[in-house]
Amino acid sequence: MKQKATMADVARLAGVSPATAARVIHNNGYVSDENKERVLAAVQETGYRPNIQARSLRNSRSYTVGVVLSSAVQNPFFTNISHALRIAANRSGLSLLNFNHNYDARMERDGLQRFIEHNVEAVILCHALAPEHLKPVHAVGIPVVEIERTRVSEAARVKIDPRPGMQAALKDLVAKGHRRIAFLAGMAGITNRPGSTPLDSDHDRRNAFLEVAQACGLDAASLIVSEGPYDTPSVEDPLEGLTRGRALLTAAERPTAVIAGSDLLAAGLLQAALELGLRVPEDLSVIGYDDSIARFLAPALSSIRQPFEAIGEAAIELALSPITAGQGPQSRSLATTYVPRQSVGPVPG
Amino acid sequence: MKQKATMADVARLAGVSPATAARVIHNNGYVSDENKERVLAAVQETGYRPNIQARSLRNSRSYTVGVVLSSAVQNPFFTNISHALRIAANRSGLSLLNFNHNYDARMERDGLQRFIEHNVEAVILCHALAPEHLKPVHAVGIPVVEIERTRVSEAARVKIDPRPGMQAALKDLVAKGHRRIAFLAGMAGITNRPGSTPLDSDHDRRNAFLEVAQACGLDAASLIVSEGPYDTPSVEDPLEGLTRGRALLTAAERPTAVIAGSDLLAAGLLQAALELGLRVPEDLSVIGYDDSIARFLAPALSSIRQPFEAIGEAAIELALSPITAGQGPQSRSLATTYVPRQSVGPVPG
DNA sequence: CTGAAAGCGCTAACAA
DNA sequence: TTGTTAGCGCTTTCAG
Repeated sequence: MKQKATMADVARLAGVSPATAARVIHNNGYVSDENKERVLAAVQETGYRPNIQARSLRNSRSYTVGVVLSSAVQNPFFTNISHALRIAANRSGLSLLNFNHNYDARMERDGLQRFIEHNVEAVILCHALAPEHLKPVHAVGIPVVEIERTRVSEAARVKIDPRPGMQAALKDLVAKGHRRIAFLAGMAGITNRPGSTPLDSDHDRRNAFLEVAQACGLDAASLIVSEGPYDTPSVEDPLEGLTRGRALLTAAERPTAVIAGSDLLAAGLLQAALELGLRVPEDLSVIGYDDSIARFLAPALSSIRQPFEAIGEAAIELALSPITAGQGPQSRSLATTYVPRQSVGPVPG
Repeated sequence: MKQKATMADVARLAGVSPATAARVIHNNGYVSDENKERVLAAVQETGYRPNIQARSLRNSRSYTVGVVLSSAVQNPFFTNISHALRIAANRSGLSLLNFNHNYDARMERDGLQRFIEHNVEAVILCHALAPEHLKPVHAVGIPVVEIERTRVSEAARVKIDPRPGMQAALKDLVAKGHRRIAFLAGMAGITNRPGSTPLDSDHDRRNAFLEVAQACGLDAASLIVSEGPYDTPSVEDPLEGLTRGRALLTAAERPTAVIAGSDLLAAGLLQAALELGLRVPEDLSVIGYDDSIARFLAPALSSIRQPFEAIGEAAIELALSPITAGQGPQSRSLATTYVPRQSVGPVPG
């Protein structure tokens, strides 16, 4: 168990003062070429790595951002968000601290406390369970970035516009002759738990569907909307999309195409279709939303894609951009796209 | 933007010395009831939260563990691992720093460097790309825990025994009359990149299949093994399970049941079956491995389940258990189980 | 029971 | 161009 070399070790070995070593290491200030050499050599020899804690303490920066998601196990969408954030953070030399509240208020509160203790430079979240939990975060001046949802008042926002993707998706369906189209809407949170009111973003998706559909010349009467949560309270439960899919597909006026509010809902819908002997896309066309597990499903699912990479970059950028006084929090808006795969076909019959 | 209160602030407000405040906050040492009250009140009033950086610097502990995975976007298995680790870590008051190397050697090297800088108390990893990248980690005495794979020599291990789950799965198939059974083996890494040699754990799964099958009285000649990677170099590529599934299912002697080396491979196989007009489970029985996305597929996939919760707990426990001198690294072994769902049926015909 | 003081490793202002 | 020094916030002897 060798000890980690400190800057003092490096300085000693190079026969210079710690200050000079620091200057070389940060490559600022004047240092003679000779000393520079010696310090660099000493760094090599000792395998010196800076101690971030010490640096943080001194600079009051932690080089760390906290990320709050609900649960990627319940909804694969969060896997993609998490991945995108990580890549963007890395690029800015930041490390990410994560936790999942998994719809448990205590988890959220405690996790945020932990973030404060770690002096994260910002908190990024996707779906604040209880916005009041962010009060201590605000109190110590940590900026908050909210992705997609709008629950926390004092937060920079990464907004996602469902319309471009929705438009392309509906255009595809209409071109293939579909007229009776359903939207399997989701809402964040779980019905029997707190925090399950439909959020702006969920309404947004639904409204986007209705508005774009009408703009495409579809009759409002031929549009069907099913509402409910995205995921289930327990991993033991049948998928929400299966339960609601059964209802949707056995109704008197069965839609010929369904757009789901998430790939997860679409996955359940595919199960319902299979159970009912409906072939996709021959008997029923299905389009997902998010483009998370779309490519893993059978058939590979056409989906309205979230711009994950751009979301990650925007979130990190907002996290680091100082709150310009009086300016109020910033906001970025990003567009969805449509990724056609194998789950959309011509209208049957 | 209020500033975070420090312990000195608390002490001043309570009219005591920082040392006394510390004693109250850590609830150790003798403090008069009166002073205790006053300090506690001051903590409340200021909303004091300890500064972990400062504490770390002083205690040389970081309360942080680093986790290296490949990519949960490519393989959903890692989502479950990541989730389990997070829960276990939380319980021990640890925070997790994550990164995904995504089969990029530079990412792995740089990420581990970052972990060293953060003074993580341990590094947990699932699939070391280049074991030599861990040398600096060893050099500074950070313990390493390896989950499932065995690539790093000096590491504590969480081993997973595929046999119990495999046994139950094969028993189910045999009871339903299956005799010609294939195993769609995976190997970590990607064929056209470094680090793609089949690993012990992958061999382990395949060998478990062969051994258990023969113990079940199956004729070796009726067993088929297909080998290849788990995932594809790019998210654009068709799933590996689809490509290999096509070959497997169009061969002269088509198996009546397939066990896949991962749910991801099984997902591709379901796509192949659909494409070829084979119904699951009527024409073909399919069993996955991991139990990651199994419940999202259509039909819901029977799967050999990894004991995720136990893996998370064991990994964190090993991460924190000091390396008993001379003892060599510890190891824990955990058993898989079998989760039957809807993708297994009686042998056709 | 309480306080003073040193120091973890690093940085930046200031002096030389 | 280089070194000295003080101090970030916390903990922990050691005196009192």
